[in-house]
Amino acid sequence: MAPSLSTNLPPEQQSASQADRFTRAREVQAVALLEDYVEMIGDLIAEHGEARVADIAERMGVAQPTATKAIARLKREGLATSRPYRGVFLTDDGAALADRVRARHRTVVALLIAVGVPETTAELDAEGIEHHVSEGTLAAFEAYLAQQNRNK
Amino acid sequence: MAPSLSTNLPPEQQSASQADRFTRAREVQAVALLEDYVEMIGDLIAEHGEARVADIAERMGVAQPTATKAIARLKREGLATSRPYRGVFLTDDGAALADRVRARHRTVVALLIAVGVPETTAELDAEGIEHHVSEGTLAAFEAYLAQQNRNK
DNA sequence: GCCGATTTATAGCCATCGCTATACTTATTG
DNA sequence: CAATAAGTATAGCGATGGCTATAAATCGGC
Repeated sequence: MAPSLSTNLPPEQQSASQADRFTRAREVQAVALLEDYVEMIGDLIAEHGEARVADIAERMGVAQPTATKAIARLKREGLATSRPYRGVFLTDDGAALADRVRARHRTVVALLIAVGVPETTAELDAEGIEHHVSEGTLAAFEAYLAQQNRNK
Repeated sequence: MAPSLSTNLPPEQQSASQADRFTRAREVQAVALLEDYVEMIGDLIAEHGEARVADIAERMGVAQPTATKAIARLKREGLATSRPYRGVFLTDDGAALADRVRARHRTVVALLIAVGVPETTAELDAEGIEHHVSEGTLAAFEAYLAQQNRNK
């Protein structure tokens, strides 16, 4: 079913809801970066006991000042703390977000694999997809995976 | 499997591939907007015989100058043509891209529904997800859907 | 054919997210 | 306990993608 060619809604209403979808996708994008950084900082702390700016930058594939700027934003949003020339740490909110993001990432990868996507591709695509997976879709994914586990 | 806690690769290589995933997600994001505009312009032309800036802006949920700026970028990229105060049209490249994007969108929505996502949610989430679905994942989705059709 | 309404373009602003270059701390080592 | 190395912060730039306000062009009705 094509998005806007085959409904019987009045045009204004069609457009409004389509615009809403784009608006939501834009909003999602704005938090995606925060989610990625928070998850990665959580990973680094779990692995090394601390998260250094240089490590964060390397893993994110950005230059170091770009990471520094992102960390400033995390601090502004109350997700992380840091003192100059010291490591970065997560607040309770940040750690909780990291956990949610990590779990969602795993679920998305598992679902992609479950429907036949090769593992490498699944990992690659999941990085972008996960941020757009709403609560409802995530719940459906989990239900699907649980069902499939039962059947095998 | 957590992304960076449970492999036996040397750390540098782990980081490199994780960085690559983020880099790719960033690149995808850069073309996502173009894809959305091109698909929408295609829809409008199919419906009304032409795509007006005002209609494009309304459907994208942005102000009219924002749409004008995006159209300028489409023209720069060789995807669309327009003359001042006239409608917007797609080049052959633009039309081909619109077709691919539309088909991918349908497939993503269908797959989400097939794994149990409610239709409304599927439409909403697909708008963001679709751009991150690679050729390989798309092929897997199509195979899965074909398989499921056979079994019912 | 002109005049008001509609549509489109332009100007100029803001925030975000990249980057390089450089300054400043901290750590290390002779 | 310097001097150098390494790590982090700051400054400043460019592109992108939003916005509002305003100018310019086109369209419709009289």
